[in-house]
Amino acid sequence: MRARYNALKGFEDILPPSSGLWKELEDKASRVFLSCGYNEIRVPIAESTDLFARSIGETSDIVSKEMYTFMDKGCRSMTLRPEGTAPVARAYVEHNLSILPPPQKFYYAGPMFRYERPQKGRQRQFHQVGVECFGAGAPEADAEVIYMLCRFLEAAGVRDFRLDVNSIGDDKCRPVFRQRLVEFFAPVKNELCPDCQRRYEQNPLRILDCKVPRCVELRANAPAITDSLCDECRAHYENVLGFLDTLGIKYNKNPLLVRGLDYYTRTTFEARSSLLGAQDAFAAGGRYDGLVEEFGGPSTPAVGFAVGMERLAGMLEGNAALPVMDAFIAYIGNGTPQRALKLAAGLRENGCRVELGFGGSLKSQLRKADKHGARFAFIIGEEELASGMVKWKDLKQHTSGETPERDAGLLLKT
RNA sequence: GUGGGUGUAGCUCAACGGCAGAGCACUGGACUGUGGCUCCAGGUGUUGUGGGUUCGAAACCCAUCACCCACCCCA
Repeated sequence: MRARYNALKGFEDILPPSSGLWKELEDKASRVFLSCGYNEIRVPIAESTDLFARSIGETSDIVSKEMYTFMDKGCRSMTLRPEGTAPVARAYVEHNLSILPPPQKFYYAGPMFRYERPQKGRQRQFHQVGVECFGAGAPEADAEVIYMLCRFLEAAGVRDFRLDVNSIGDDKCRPVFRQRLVEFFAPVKNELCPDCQRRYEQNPLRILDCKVPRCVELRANAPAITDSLCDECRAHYENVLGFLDTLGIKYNKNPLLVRGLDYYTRTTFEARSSLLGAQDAFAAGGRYDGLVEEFGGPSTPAVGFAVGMERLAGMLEGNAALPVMDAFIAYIGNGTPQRALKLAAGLRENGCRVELGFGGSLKSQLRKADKHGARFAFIIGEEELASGMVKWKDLKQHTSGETPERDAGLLLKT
């Protein structure tokens, strides 16, 4: 049998038991975020193309080649969101949330879209949960956001990861650093890989995270951005690091960590794991103090992060399991389906997970009961129909007996 | 967009150019109304698709599609 249709390239179904793991992760995320004063925001999955082009950066790969952009019937150019920060910032400005007492803190979860070649840990439709905090410029806010990420990862059961932190400065000091980098690489420009020669022109900071061995050698003595920070940015960075120490959060200072989105300022951070493939960063974020203003709002500092759900779930796949049923009802004979349905309804309304046999021999139904991991199996046949009793089997303790049907629920409480 | 790899049963994978198979899973039975363990039986296949070479192709060649991995970039 050949399926007539397949999911689109890079778009995938999330089936049980994996979907159960996802649900659990999303629940844990919202619990942690709510505890820190973040409330859920739901924003559209499409925005005007311009919103992303302006915020992420016209020259970034995301904008220049990875966006799902199309014209609607009114000839408006719209784009399926490639990330969550820009839409949330847009909503913040559009609804004048800056008049509310700062900070305003939001979390979101949902699909993002980038037109890329799929590979391990990368789909065209992928999912993120993220947080955005507006109106807090203090380094405590950076620390709180990183703390939340760590709390969430801990709750999710992620152990094997590494947290990199860096500061990429602001409008004042980053251009200075950029110039220093250009000067540093100028003499060896021709030895850089072709990609880095392009980066040299477009975004020299990206040379810092090239993987080509020769480029790694060439940058060995390159200036570090953290040595070029202005006084304000340096103080901010040192405070953030100090607060992370206070919170007992372990991190690596990584001066090579540069992020691909134009709107980042000062703090950037990234969590990666060796459990993943080449795309090993499963969460990342940073400060973006200029974005709200860019969207026409008042100058508003902001900081946030996003977690890639596919990558996170990929690290935890072993934890995915179907939930175990509390009881299984096997029935056979005329008139027994009605009795089974009623018994199931009663138990379910008491909060039990109950599965029905749905026909077949008694043996096959009990086999199913076992496969569902049910502790109890109830058996209703024509004898029980006449007597008003149900037979029960404790499938774990290998005991069995008979009980009036209305007392079946009591067994499950033991 | 670039490079490499793989397409055979629901899943994991075998089969030198010579009858398409195994394990797991599934269903039934042994035990006619009682799970797990054991044994027996069942069988789903246009070998991704289209062409070519050949007496003969799952295998070789070409094309195409899909998926995987990696690069670029990113979560």
